[in-house]
Amino acid sequence: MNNPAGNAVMSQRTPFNQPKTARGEATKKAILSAAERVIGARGYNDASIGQITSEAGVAQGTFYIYFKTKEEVFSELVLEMGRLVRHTISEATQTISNRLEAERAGLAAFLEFVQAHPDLYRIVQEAQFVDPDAYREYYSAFADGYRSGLSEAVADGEISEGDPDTRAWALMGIARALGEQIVVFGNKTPIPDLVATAHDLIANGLKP
Amino acid sequence: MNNPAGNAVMSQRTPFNQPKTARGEATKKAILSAAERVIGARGYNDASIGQITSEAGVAQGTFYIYFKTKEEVFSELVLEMGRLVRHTISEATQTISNRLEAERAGLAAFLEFVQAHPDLYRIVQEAQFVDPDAYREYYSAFADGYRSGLSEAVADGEISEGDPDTRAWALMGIARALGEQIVVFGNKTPIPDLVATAHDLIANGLKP
DNA sequence: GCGAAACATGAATACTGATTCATGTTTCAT
DNA sequence: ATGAAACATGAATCAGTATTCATGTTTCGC
Repeated sequence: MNNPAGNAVMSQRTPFNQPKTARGEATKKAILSAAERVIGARGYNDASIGQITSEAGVAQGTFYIYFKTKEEVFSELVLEMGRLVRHTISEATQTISNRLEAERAGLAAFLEFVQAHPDLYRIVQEAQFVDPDAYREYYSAFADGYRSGLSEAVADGEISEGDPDTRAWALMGIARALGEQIVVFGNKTPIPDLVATAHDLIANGLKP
Repeated sequence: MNNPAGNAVMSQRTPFNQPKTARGEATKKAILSAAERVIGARGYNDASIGQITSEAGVAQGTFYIYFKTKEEVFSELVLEMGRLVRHTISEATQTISNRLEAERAGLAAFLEFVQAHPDLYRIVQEAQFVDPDAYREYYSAFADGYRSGLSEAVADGEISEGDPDTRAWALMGIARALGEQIVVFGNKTPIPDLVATAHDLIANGLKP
């Protein structure tokens, strides 16, 4: 009943070959990081294992010491993005008690994160097609947090009534669309401006 | 200086082999429709030409009479989706003068369309990775219409001030997120409920 | 410092699936 | 009615690339 590898027990997808030495650890990190860049730049299908390993500075066979398949490295990147984004947002949000202010801060933190990690952003979007389960997990974890926050805020009378699920999806949709502007369309509007306009819409709607 | 094939001159992507007989027309339609189903269901990469032609009831080689490459059929499907969606929304919106009401009607029409055409919806999303140019075109055409509508409404004092570009992206993000709930996550919330909640958020924001 | 486990190599394998092509069949303007 | 263009066929080609494997090299607990 123990847990030798020290993995999170909740994770279904246990990496099949955790490195056991410092060297292995470093190599796996190098491959993951190379995969992030190569897949982020060329997309999953056009990214080859050869490109990834060459970018990582290791031989092609080395890849399969750490990942069972090409899809597995992708899936790990999606998980990583999930962890990082949730951490970033909860960090940026923690000290703020006002819900609408927290909403604004979370949006700003999210957009800054995706601007700093465009490759990860693209990978999560592509997960929809490459690894739907990973995508669902990423998206659900996110939505759950959002929804419960909104529910509390409604209970506290901080915001108006409204189905928290639908609202959570809508707010995530706004964040995603603005992230796409930055990462995919190369939009240069400063993040604070995007946040200001979007947050005004979120807080007050379009009514004159 | 004439335009023999009668194509729209503005279209960059002229189909290289327009069918010239009724039979050809029917065959091309069959292949397009089969491609929509097969690619929509399995994704671009897992969909093979063989599956598409077999679903269409024609031989494999026939595919290449009408499409130069696998990517070309995909690209045509994205264009088709763009035409259909814009038509559907403008149809649903035309008679409504009140901007916020038009917004609601457009959202409802969009969601009903994607519910009726889940394969096309998925294909447009995947275009982001398979054919970025087609995706950009789809998205831009959409955003342009949105933006100019919002600008007018601001000028008429129908809605509050706010950057029309950012607002257009945000509103499109909401629509996309709700469409994803329906098509990708199989969410059963009735469309009118989704529309009601989302439209209330759009019109009034979250403020209590 | 030893040796077993871990790690690394890169050439060989194995397979998939897009595209081509040589050969028929059908359509339709004349 | 006819023949040239259009359409259809499906087996063969051909390239790319994920994965395996037999063979070294390095690490690290003892």
